[in-house]
Amino acid sequence: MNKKLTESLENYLETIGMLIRKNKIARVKDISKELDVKNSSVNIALNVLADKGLIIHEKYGYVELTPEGKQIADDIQHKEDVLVQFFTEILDVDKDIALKDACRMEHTISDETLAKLIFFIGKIGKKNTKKTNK
Amino acid sequence: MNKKLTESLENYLETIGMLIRKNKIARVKDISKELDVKNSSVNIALNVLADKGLIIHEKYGYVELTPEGKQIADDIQHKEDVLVQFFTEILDVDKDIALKDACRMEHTISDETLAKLIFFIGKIGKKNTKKTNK
DNA sequence: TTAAAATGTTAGATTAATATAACATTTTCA
DNA sequence: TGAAAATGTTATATTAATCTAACATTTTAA
Repeated sequence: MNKKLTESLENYLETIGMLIRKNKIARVKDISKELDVKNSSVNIALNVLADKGLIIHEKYGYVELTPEGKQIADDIQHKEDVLVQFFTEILDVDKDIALKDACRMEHTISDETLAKLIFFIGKIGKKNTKKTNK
Repeated sequence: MNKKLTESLENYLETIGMLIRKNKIARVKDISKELDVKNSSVNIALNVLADKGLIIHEKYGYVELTPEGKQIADDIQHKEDVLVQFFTEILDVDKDIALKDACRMEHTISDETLAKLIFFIGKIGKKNTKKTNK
């Protein structure tokens, strides 16, 4: 159905994916802790995501990703990873600042720019490893 | 007073700055056209910006930037310019996509990362001009 | 095994950003 | 110069994202 997600909903999906990867399960409490919002806010977001067919959430149960939801979560996580790598390894930005920036920019970078950035990291990366910087 | 602006308010400020640079004046109509919103939305935003002391707007008159407002507008414009330059000159992203991406990311990139990016462009830029690519 | 603690849900309020529609002012030009 | 067009403003509504507070369910442990 409706494809375009808000930044907030993308963050919920990404967080659910991360929690499942880390803990095998995702609970409302874990999500609210991770995103620093209240359980009630999480519930509302989960209802929207469930309506869109991106998660499955039975009352008082764990939260699961549908295949489509997992696809989106993985996609956003990938963008974040690429951005963090660029910021830390190539620009030499501090890890925590890099992560903070990436967590916001991951929602706005286009697929085209991401692809070019990945290509660029590949090119530059080789040079850097040769130099054995550090 | 209150310093942190929303992305929307930053866009209004930046647009006002751009219009003044281009046309000497900024009118409600120009702002709404540029941002693709209605005049009524612009008016509401202008009231908020005026409350924060970032613009001056007399009824039915032109919109002006206070020194503080101009400072912020210039700062955001600078971030956009740096991002566009990086995307187009170094990543080789199409101009219109670069601009679209930069217009969103300019609100989230930190000062630290921006500084490192500017430094990196300076380093890389020299190499690229030597190579006379194209 | 049940009472307390932890967790989850729902109802109602708030804030920000937008829109439409009605109305006000200013500008243009016949 | 005054009527029409353009532009600006205000009132009211909607949507998204959050909150607090009250209530419901599940889990834990004495």
